[in-house]
Amino acid sequence: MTGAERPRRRGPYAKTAARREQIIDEAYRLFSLKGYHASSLRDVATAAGMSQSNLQHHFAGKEELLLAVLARRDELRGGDLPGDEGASFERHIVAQAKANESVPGLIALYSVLAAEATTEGHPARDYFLERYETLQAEYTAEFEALRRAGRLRDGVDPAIAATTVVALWEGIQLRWLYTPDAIDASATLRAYLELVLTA
Amino acid sequence: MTGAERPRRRGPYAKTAARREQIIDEAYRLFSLKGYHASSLRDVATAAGMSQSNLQHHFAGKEELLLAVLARRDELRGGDLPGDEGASFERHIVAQAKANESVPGLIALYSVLAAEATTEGHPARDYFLERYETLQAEYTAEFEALRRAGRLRDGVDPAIAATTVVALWEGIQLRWLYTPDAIDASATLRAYLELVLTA
DNA sequence: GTCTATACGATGATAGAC
DNA sequence: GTCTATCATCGTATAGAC
Repeated sequence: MTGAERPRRRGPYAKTAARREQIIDEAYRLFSLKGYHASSLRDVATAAGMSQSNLQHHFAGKEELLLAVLARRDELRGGDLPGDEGASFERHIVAQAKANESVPGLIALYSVLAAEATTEGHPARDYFLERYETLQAEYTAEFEALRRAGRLRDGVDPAIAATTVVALWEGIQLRWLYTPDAIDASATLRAYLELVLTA
Repeated sequence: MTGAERPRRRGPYAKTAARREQIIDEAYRLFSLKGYHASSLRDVATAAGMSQSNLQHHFAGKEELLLAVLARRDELRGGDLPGDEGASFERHIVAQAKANESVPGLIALYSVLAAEATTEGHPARDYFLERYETLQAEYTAEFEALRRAGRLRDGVDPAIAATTVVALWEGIQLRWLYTPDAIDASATLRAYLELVLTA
């Protein structure tokens, strides 16, 4: 019970954390490549160089692994657009949509999960509920700021515009997954923003 | 080989057809309620009052059953809006979106499948590819007609408007599945149409 | 043609030894 | 922390009764 007997916190914990990161890396890669349902825990475990049971020692179930992958996705997404702090709202959105085209597997994963998770009791349901709430609040604030700047077209409701941008974005990405050559996601988003904003 | 020896076509075939309809009914109900992946063939078979093996005598695999359910969906959808032949394009879309709110399970099924089917080799992929192509052509033609009538706002591309309506529609339905009380799907669609159309 | 019974490989999950 | 062993359930396939 003395302090000397207590293991150093950076020891085993660091290894466990590293092991978790390693698993998430492989799960992220496989989920993005083949999809969530098509990837088995044994596949992920083998890719990470361990047994399936050992993987489940770090992640209680496939659901928990899925949530970890989604969290990883958000981290990576934040780094997609370095140095656009001063960029305008519409430029930010269009640029982000453009950047998404470089990770189709990730978009596919996100789209499928967003639809799957509508089911009551789905492990990722809370994730998407929170995400939509955050996006709705952020975008509504942006459109309200634009209205104060006199750049929002008369008669346009900021909240409805925010809902429209989010819904249109997800819908257009789905279309893009089917026919990437026939759909220009960022251009379609830009067209809506140009319709709703002035000068 | 004579005509007299040939069995009456309405006999066994009629029973088979009825059996198929019965299976589709239950599959439709379960898929809408719990989703495609979460519903097993054994569940569907039990609900239809038969063994799983017998179900597979009528439908070679789960994929074939899925396509039959999708076809059933289109039949039901056609009857959702009786007598709107003379309705305008925007009224038709808004009314259809409104009608969809009465069948949430159906919307959930459609949304999940639309995302799932982006995967290469998914049984429903061709269904959605065809559907999107048809909708894109129909809506583009509608917007072009509106432009000829002088009702399309200057600078709006009919094809992009068509893509936007389809994408926005699917995206807004997804949002509606999460928070039905917070999202007014038909009002959001109407807002876009009012933005892009005049008088 | 219609149906039941049975078995196969793969999956997500769990228990317990070391 | 890592493993082997085991389990119920999944989609699928086949054999055979009526």
